[in-house]
Amino acid sequence: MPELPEVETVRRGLMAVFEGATLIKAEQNRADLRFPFPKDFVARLEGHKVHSLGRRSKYLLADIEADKVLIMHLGMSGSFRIETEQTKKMPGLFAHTRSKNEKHDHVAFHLAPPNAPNVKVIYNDPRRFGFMTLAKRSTLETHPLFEKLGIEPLGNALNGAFLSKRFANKKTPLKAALLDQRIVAGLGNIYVCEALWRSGLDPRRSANTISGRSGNGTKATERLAHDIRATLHDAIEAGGSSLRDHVRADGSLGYFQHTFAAYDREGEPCKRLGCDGTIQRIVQSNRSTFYCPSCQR
DNA sequence: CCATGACCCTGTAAGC
DNA sequence: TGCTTACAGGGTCATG
Repeated sequence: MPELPEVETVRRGLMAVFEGATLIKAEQNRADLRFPFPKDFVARLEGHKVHSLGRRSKYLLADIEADKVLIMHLGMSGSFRIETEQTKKMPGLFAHTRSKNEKHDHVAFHLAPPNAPNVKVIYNDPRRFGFMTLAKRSTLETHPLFEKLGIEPLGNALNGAFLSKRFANKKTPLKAALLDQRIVAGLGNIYVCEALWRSGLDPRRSANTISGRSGNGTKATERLAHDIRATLHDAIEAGGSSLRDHVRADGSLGYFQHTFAAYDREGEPCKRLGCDGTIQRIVQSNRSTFYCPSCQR
């Protein structure tokens, strides 16, 4: 589930408890998630201070003293929740959900923030497509996970010229090209659908065909670059506001409600002003694509 | 290089 | 109320 906006929302929610805190204890409840945990995972974390909590694409990166970085990926179903004395004692509104899910609590970090009571941060992941590992901070860019990763979609590197260049000669459909993490890193199935809808582009169209002008006269790649950024920004804002300080009443962090224009709206009317089309669902690269055949061309 | 499908794993919703 | 099937927002790998 979590794409870049969700991961960014989780990062903001965890920042306050991670940054400057000492990792006094870590618990690891199984040997592996998607991948095995590194050797001595817990021991290599305990007793160390966390400098900062960052993000690259859909990866959360905790900078830890002594040139270490804790890499965390949420996969499809990963989420965090924060337990304090308060949330622990909170009566049963979420008790049912919680007990049901507790068997998927795989990791817990006990953190001592500089000027606040200790907290416990719990990682829960039913499908276990997420993972955690440790790396050297100073050589992170050459780490196998990051070596081939494309640009951040929220930075200045994403613009029309970049897309024009990377999409030239690409006959692959726009949908697949935008899902390719080696070009732009952090987009997933939902936000690719949403960005293409905003730009009025048909997801089936070959990537190399959008170097021309779009309807309003701007270059189509420029419009797409702009719409990708706008889509992500809006989703991050929605995440922030819907979580109230990014933490729900029960301490959970992860998914948030968001209204989509195309994604998961098969058979429903297109939301574009003046368009009377109906959202269709097709399958591309073995995944659902939602789009409006009448205004996405 | 590209496209496709299988796979990793569990939970949920829909259909019978 | 089962039971079965399809599908889910992540990514990787083998194959044609």
